[in-house]
Amino acid sequence: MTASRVINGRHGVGAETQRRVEEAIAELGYVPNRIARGLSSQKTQTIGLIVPDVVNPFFGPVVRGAETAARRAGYRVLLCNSEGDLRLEREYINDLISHRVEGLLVAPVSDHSRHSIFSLLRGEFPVVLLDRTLPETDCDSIVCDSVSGARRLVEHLISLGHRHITHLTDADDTSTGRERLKGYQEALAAAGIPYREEFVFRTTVDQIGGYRATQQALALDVLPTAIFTVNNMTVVGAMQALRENGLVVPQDMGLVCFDDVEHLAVLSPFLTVMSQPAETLGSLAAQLLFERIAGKAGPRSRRIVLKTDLIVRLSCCIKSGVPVR
Amino acid sequence: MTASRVINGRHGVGAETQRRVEEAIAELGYVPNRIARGLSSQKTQTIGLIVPDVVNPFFGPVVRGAETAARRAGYRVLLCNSEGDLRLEREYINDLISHRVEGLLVAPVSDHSRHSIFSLLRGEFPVVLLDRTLPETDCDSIVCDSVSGARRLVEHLISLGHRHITHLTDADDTSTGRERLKGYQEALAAAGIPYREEFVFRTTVDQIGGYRATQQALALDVLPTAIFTVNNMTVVGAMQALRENGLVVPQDMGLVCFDDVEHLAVLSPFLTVMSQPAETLGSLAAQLLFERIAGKAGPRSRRIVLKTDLIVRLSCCIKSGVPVR
DNA sequence: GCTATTGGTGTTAGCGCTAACTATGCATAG
DNA sequence: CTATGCATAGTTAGCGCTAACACCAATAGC
Repeated sequence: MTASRVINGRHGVGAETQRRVEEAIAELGYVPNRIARGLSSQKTQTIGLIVPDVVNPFFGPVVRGAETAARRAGYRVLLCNSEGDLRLEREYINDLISHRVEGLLVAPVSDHSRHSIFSLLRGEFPVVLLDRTLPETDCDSIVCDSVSGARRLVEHLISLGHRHITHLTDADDTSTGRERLKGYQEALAAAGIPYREEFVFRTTVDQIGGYRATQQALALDVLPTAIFTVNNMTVVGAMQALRENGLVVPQDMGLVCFDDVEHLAVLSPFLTVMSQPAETLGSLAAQLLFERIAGKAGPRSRRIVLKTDLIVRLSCCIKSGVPVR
Repeated sequence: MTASRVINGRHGVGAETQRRVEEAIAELGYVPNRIARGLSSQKTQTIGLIVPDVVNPFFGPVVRGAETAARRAGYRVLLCNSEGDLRLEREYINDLISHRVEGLLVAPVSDHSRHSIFSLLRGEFPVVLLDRTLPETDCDSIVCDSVSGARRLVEHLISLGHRHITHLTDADDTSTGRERLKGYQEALAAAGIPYREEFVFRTTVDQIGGYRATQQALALDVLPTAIFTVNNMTVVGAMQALRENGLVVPQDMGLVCFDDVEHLAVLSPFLTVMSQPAETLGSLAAQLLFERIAGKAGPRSRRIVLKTDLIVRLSCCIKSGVPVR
């Protein structure tokens, strides 16, 4: 017990005793066992972080932000890649609960994730949602302003003369997808351009999805003059498809998307994007979570919406102010 | 105890009893406590993974590969970003030991990391080194063939007519840096080009380091015709510096580096690189570690060297076969 | 001189689980 | 009819720690 007091820096230990304990620690190479401490104190100093994919240039910085904030708060992070798979996500959640993480940071796969999250919230388990919110789910969350971001991106395209703008987005089961579609529609409406359902392509928001949706878009009779993809993975597939069809950006097709990519931004700054403060998002999410874990959060759920940043580069200029086709 | 048997799927439980236990589990919403199991069985089903930075396009895939392999083996991953900081790395190692991870995957900061690793190995603690090896350290490791990779990259430059090739690398305290320098020297020697110390710039292998070193290189009287940077972060800084000096790649300066970047590769395929199988590296590292944890590894340390892949794109062509300057 | 008070130290119990053992009932063998 | 084996169920102890309390000497207060 006295040793425990020394290790945890509690007072109530004589100077001489403390010295002797420290000596013994050094001599034996003793390392405290956090597992045992966790069992005893019911505090594991560990949180879980579930993202679709660390390699995604949006989630990478989110993870870094969260991990750094966690370290500063004395916490460790169990990282899980859900791969956008609901089953895997649920498995991870159960597993992390079993590991007795003190809280969970989740970038949910889709609206359906709420079935996995719901049972946690009933038990008042600390959870913060990242990037996407969940319908009918009363839970702390932190997201970027997708409606405004999408609107400004499309407004930008319209201001350059684009009127036929294709939007690649997901299956209407994520808050980000819905909000970005809404922003797209708002921008069109404000410019008096009729919204056309057949210009919106539903796909998985990854590279292959972007590729397929773009192929479909290019197979239509009327071609768009620009494509707005819902995120940074879809845009990669879109670019592939465009290139295969011999279309050059921006001469033949404008291209914009959500999320900036650091390497691309410096090495080849041509893609116009709506940049999201990913690292801030991760670090603020962690802070919200720690407040909740510490019980300093109050019963009401908090919702933070971060601003996005339009970065105009070269991927959507239209020469002579008129669409190419 | 009977409940424990049911939960762990051990035999020796009657069908009726099993049913009753399962019923109770469902009714109570019981979730087994892995912390307690870990304390009792001395197995936490957790490994630690320390990388300099998840956001780095090389380490991102490494993390994903390791995490996926870990999940398949029933393990969870505690992720730590050492930020290339020895102090932080050591802190993380101690902390992970304290968390009783069963093994450690480490991409060491530098040769000095061995002081932190050494004490683990004395205790036969399962460790696998990633990406970089450590001198005088007998430990499982998995790296890419840096010597050959660098040699082929420089050979490629030479074959295009480059003879003044600047190399941006680190402070000679990492195995990757030393080996890539060696490859650089080998390629020069094979082509009969004298090695010149003043064409090698030592720097921190990040963006700012690449920037500064390139500025220095461009301040010399004799300009190189090509730059070979040691990794994908340095190349970003190099590109920034080149652009600020009004130099265009590849017209004014060839540019090659280690590591491919997925987004760049598709969206703007111009950078010639030596691609490393990062995800494979992560997943193999995890497999080595699990073999060691399971005691199937034998006393001798294993060393795996993965092949790299030259991807020739457009960043170093020389028109008319003669250096521009 | 006797009881409070204080600071240092030790004891007990329990966190939730599992290894190892014991106990029980029942079938089969000798 | 006992001995033996076997499947099932339960008991005990302990993993390494900490909360809570008990203990003891030294000092303070009246």
